[in-house]
Amino acid sequence: MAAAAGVSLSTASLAFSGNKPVSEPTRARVLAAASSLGYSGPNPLARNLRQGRSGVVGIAVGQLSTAFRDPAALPMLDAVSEVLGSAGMGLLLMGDDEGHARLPLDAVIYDVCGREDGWLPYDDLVARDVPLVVVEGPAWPGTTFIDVEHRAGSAALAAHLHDLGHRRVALVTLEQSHPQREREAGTREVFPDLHVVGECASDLAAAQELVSAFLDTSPDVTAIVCQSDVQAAGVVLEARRRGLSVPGDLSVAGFDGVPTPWLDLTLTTVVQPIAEKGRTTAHAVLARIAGEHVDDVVLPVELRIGDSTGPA
Amino acid sequence: MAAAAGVSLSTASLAFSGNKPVSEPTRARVLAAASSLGYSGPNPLARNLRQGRSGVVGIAVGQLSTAFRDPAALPMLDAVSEVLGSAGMGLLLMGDDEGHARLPLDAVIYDVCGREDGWLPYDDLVARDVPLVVVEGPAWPGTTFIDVEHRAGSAALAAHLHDLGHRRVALVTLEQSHPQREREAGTREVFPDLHVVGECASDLAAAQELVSAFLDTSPDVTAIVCQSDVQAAGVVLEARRRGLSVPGDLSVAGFDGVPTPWLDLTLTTVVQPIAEKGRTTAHAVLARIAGEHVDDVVLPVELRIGDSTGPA
DNA sequence: TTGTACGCGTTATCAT
DNA sequence: ATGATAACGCGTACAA
Repeated sequence: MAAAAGVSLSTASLAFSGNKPVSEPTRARVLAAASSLGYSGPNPLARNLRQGRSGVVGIAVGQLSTAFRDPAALPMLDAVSEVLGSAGMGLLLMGDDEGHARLPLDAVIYDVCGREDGWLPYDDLVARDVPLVVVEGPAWPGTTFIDVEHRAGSAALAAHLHDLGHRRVALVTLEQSHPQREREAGTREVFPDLHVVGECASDLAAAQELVSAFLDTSPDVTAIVCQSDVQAAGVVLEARRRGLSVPGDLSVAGFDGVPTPWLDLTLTTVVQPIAEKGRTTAHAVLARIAGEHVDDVVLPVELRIGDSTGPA
Repeated sequence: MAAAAGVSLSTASLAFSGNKPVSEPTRARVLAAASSLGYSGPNPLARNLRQGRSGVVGIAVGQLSTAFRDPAALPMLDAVSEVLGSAGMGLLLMGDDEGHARLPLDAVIYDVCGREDGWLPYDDLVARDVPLVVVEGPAWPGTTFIDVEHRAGSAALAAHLHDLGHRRVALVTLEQSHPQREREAGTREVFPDLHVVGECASDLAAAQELVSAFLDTSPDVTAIVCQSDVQAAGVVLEARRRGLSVPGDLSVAGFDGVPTPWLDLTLTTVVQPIAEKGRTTAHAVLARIAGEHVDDVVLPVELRIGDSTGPA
């Protein structure tokens, strides 16, 4: 290493890291020797071994292509990445395939966000004492939870519809998952005998297709609640395509509070603090890595009444 | 370590890795001792140092939120992730912030894909001899290139419009970048005095807004070429909103060949092999990590004539 | 087939 | 302010 070249040995370490004061002349000699020998700073691998940390945090998001298709997922990832990045940590994408068990991860974020449960190699991570932060996921012991008021938000939205006089209400659900179940439970607090249209991805075309079949057969509802804004946008478009006016003939509501550029109206929805969810998650990760205890968090939501719902 | 606990010492290493034959009884003892001591396999950090590899590949994509908003970016990421994942490597997201210089990356993918050039800490990576694979980027020495026939594809599309009789053609461009420049150059091969409408992101609303201002003032064109399908979709929607029929009054073309669920017509576009681009990139990365030489690649595109273009 | 010993390149501790 | 030394945990060449 550069030590032999310059003069001293582990003073070089200090010259680079700056953890202890080093006199200016020696520092200069070290850097000069380093560059002449083509040495580009401490080897990250060795540093990692020594410090017991890799500087990499995994984020499990299921199938990548579908996970990021949802506009609610991106700002979350963005916020996580920003906070982690400014702490010098990298973010590693974990698909639902394997092999990641052998990667040195300082922590793992398990972001279900509307996707299936249970595909994560949870036991491996626990065995290796990797801190686990679960976002909107099922309850596992030893992990930190970041959740959102899915149930209360959905209930508030349902109450709004009830206030408008709606009684025959249908629900378009997401795939089975923790947030899906919570949101449905919230809606059922107000409308116990809800008609469930069916389940589909948070995808415009999928929602249109699903609701199209529904409207063909039993249009006997005055409102359709969706578990995501993208689904709601699809429902609005499909309703209009059939000549139904929204909210005149049909009220439509969503969940998330993301932009819906396909619509010229403001969706009635439950706005969740997506960026804050990401920041909170990242800070929880950093705290867990630092060995601190972190309390679970439930983030508040806000009912936004737009133009897509009206009197029954 | 588990060695002391069981009976043997570093035979344990072989028991886990299986690089050399180990007798069944000893292997059993090793595994038993390991689990009773709560030992969960070799420490990835130590293994990495020993092997000189981290198993992590970085992918630089600029601002995360905007990078993945483009539907052409996801399948690429997906393919890269799949190939790398099945080789046991992880994919680390590199935003445009810093700090990643201290992470142990075995290689870096520089995926500009329609974004600004020049923000990558290129020198650092070269200094550390990190293999660099540049996708659709500017030419740097010592890196491997994966490119697409932007220019030829754009020229072919322009020729198609010319054949249809179009002479007054406008262009909606992406942000300054390598593919943007190449695509424009291809279009200009056929229409040297192209009217450039302006530059905008690959975003539905942005394209609508941009072209709306254009149609207000100078609707003296018979065709609008866009540098992405999403832009083209926005242009079609905006044209129709103004009562123009597509392709009756205005022909519109895109680039990419991605799904456009907002439209009920098939866009005339240049289809690029996105998934193959990802797989090719990943294989190039693996080869470079293995120390092999990798030739640059230019992937072919295909002109798809849809319903959005017609006679002038 | 199994055990021994060394080195990967750092950083932290301790002494100078 | 600087230098020596140990240890992080593994892989592997070599010896038994």
